[in-house]
Amino acid sequence: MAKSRRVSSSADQREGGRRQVLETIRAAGRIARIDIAKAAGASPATVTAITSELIAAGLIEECADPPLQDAKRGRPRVALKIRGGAHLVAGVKVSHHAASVVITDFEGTEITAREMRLAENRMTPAKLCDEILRSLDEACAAGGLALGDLSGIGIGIAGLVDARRNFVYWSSSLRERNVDLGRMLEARVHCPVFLDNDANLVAKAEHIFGEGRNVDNFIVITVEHGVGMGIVLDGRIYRGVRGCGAEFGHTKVQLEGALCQCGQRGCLEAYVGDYALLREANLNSETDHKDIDSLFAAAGAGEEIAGSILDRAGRMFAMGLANVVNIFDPSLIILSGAQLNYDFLYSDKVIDQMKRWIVQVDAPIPEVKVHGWGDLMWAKGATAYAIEEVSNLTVRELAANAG
Amino acid sequence: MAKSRRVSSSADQREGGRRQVLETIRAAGRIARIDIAKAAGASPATVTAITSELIAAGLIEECADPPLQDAKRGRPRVALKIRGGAHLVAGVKVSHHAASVVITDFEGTEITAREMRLAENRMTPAKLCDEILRSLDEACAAGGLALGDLSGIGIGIAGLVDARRNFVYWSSSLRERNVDLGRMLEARVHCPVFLDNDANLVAKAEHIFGEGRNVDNFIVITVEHGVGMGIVLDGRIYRGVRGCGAEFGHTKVQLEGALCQCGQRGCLEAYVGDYALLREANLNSETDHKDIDSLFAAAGAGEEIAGSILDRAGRMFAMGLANVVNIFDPSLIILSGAQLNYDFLYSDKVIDQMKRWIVQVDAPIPEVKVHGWGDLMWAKGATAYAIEEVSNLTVRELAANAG
DNA sequence: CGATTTAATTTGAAACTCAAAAAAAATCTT
DNA sequence: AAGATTTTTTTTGAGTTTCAAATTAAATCG
Repeated sequence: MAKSRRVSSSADQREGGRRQVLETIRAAGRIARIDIAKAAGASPATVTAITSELIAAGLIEECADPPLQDAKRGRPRVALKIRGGAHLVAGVKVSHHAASVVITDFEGTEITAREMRLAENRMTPAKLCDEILRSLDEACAAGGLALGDLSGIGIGIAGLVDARRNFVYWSSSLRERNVDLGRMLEARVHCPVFLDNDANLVAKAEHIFGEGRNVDNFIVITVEHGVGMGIVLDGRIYRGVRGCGAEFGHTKVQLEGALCQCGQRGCLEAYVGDYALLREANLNSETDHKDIDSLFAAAGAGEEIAGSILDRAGRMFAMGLANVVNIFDPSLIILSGAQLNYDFLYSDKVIDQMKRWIVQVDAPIPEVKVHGWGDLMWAKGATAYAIEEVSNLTVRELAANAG
Repeated sequence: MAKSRRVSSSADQREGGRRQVLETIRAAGRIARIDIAKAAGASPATVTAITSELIAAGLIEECADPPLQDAKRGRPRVALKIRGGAHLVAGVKVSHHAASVVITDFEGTEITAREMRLAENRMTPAKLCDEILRSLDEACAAGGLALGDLSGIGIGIAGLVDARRNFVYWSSSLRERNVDLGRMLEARVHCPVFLDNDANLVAKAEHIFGEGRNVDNFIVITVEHGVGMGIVLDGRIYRGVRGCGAEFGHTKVQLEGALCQCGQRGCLEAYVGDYALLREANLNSETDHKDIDSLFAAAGAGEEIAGSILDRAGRMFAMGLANVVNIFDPSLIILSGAQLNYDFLYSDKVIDQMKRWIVQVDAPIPEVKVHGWGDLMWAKGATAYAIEEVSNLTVRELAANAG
């Protein structure tokens, strides 16, 4: 039988309303009650009731300070916003070389940030836990906080993650498969831990802080060492039934094509990821390229082999993008990640190819935005995830205690 | 600002509950009130209230006849089901050669079915309207009905359709682009018309009558003349923002590959659709294959060229399937369509290739089911769509009149 | 035939939402 | 500067809706 939401639950019929109001406020940043009512389609009376509850609970607050630019006359609107002090959360991004940590308040304002180099690329689960905790401790210390001050910790890790179970099927940072990393961490901290695939966290960050703010259907594509995708449908991250969907980097773009780090052939990542580009460049030219910078510069200087490699990467990427558009027909695609500091993946040529390869319809094609955030974006995404989940927990608690 | 659902609307706060109960009953076929309560997470009292409303409105009815196999003791459950007589709907599938019509009652029980050959493949919009109406008239006549007896008409057509607007961007059955076919038809009948891409309708049929019953996240892939996809997420068809997502057949599986009927190169369809297979076979062998039957037979007889063509089709299809799994991580994939009477698209070999090409995770891989329905399935899908939409309209009406 | 069991309905209370009225807080007008 | 006007927010009271608990209904068990 298909599982379905309750018509309403006994302890609370207002949980949905509370969540909706909170989400509206977060999306808007600062917003008056009357506008919440409009946005959420509720009556002003109901909004007054719900907001005064949320204020009493300390989740939101009035902020008169910069009065809402409204002019005209009548009673002025009073802006509401998330109360930053409501909770502190941490976001951690585990990458090959380092663990980045950001600690923010509940509004997403950064308190402190910290990057810690990792000794090894791949670790045992226990070692990775140690490293994560150490980086958290350091970040807290740097911000004059204790670990116990945190209300939630979001963690992003590359690989196959079932966020619903806080479970890692596989990660390039771990020596073992099938690690219950969430449980291991929660045993050692006193707040909930939220684990997810790193690309999903970027999508969350874009939705809450970035280009996807106020957009409810968009796709984020990240290009770094590997290629990832985050899918936002109806404002929520799409994860698939096993939690391992959105593996855009491992969709095949060539039958029996180039070898991927995953062991399979023809994955998009094997044509676009940085390791793949360097591998091919160093196989085919005398120059020894240490990094993408070098390869990109060579191509810019007219070196044929380098140019050809980046050109093919661009074409493969355009093909992958076109496939995403053909399947999802999103309103927006956000390209994100360090690789996107180089334009070979989003040059006009690539975008034109993409346009040529999508289904032709007399309606505007999806907007493509490039958002080349730095490394901390990933950790920021983890805080966004933590903020959202802690909000949900708090609202649910509020509901339970309301009776 | 992101649009969001109302907390509740003034005229009716029960619309959601009504719809949910109705959906639960339809999904179950026959179900007792107490089980509805469990499934929907509502109290028995609420279910009693809602069901008695629906019974009064004539949408559902008690059916004592085959008592629910329950045994034990206590007061026996009484089964509820959709009242077939509540409404009549028609479903039309427009294909290249023919228009198929099915008329069913509100339970989906077939009243009459009819297939009418079309004189031309591609028509002007006016001509297509004429043909659709003629086929509807004939089907009604065959069932002893009048067009006016219908409460809704679902229509499936190959091509790019925005179902939300009943609008056809492009269809291989139409000589013009951008046709407001829904409006044209509604001007000539006295009930609502619901237009959709044909693959979406197959998905709807699978969800309501077929293998997708009681599954809320699955993908349907249709292979016929072209290749289509229907995406069901959380029990609803996913359509994208412009209504032209899920164009699986036109995702690219080869850079600058085979020429597709859409004018682009490398589309999956250009390797798997029947026209593509025949085109290649007839270019490369002396035998003149008139249809897939002939090609399939030749391959079976060991003819090398035929075998090679089908083999490549199978590999390309496996790659496409693997990509779908990697992106959606669905619980179920249903392969549907006339092409699937031949096993070269779902032989063990193809499925094995697919398994090899999906991301490797220690969790069960999606189930793949083959459902080689006949031509009428498509029309049946159109009735399913009509039933669902008419249900929604009726529930909404009920809500409006309840005040 | 009463006891027991399970399903469905009724009842009464609590919660929720909303429209309308009232209050609050500003500007505009004279 | 006082009153009119405008707009936002809160309060009030009525109408729905949901649910737990009690009741009724309809079967089997012993």
